[in-house]
Amino acid sequence: MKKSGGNRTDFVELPIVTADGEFMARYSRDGLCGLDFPGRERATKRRSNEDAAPERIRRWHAATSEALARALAGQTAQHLPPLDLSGGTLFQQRVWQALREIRCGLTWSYGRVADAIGQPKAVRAVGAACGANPIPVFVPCHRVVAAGHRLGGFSGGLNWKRALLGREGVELIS
DNA sequence: TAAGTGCGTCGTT
DNA sequence: AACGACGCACTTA
Repeated sequence: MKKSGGNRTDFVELPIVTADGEFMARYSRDGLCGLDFPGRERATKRRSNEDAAPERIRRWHAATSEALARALAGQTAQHLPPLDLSGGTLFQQRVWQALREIRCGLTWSYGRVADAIGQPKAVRAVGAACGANPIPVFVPCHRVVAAGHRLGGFSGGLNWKRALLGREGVELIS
């Protein structure tokens, strides 16, 4: 069996039950590397038993579960596990890092994110990078809206974007 | 105001 | 070479 490093096949999936349904958290060797909304689990599942998971991952998962509960209540998530965003391209990682600067209750436009990473013309590419965000909610791509405070898109479904922003107290344009 | 068209722009596939 | 979770200018109704 091949065990060479580098490829991304070494991870564990653990569910998180919330009032909004069952999320799926994915952990690599380095931390939380993915989060799926309820009913949007990946095709290739590697769902695991939490009891069988390594101690370190159980600790991370406890932190993730707690943080998710807070985030879904519209509060700032604290004590996050390490986030493993190494699966993205350099550009995507720059975008995702910028998203983490957006405070709860605020929104940035795609254009502002483009400015933040020093590529003001790459607005549309920023949108694509947001859509590729593997850890929604914690990497708050839902706080990125279109110009003029219009909603924009959301890969997890616009209902989720509306709900998350609403719980954070953001006024939405009808 | 609201809705539709066209084009610039750029990372990703 | 084609496609977008965009932005902006501009045209219609």
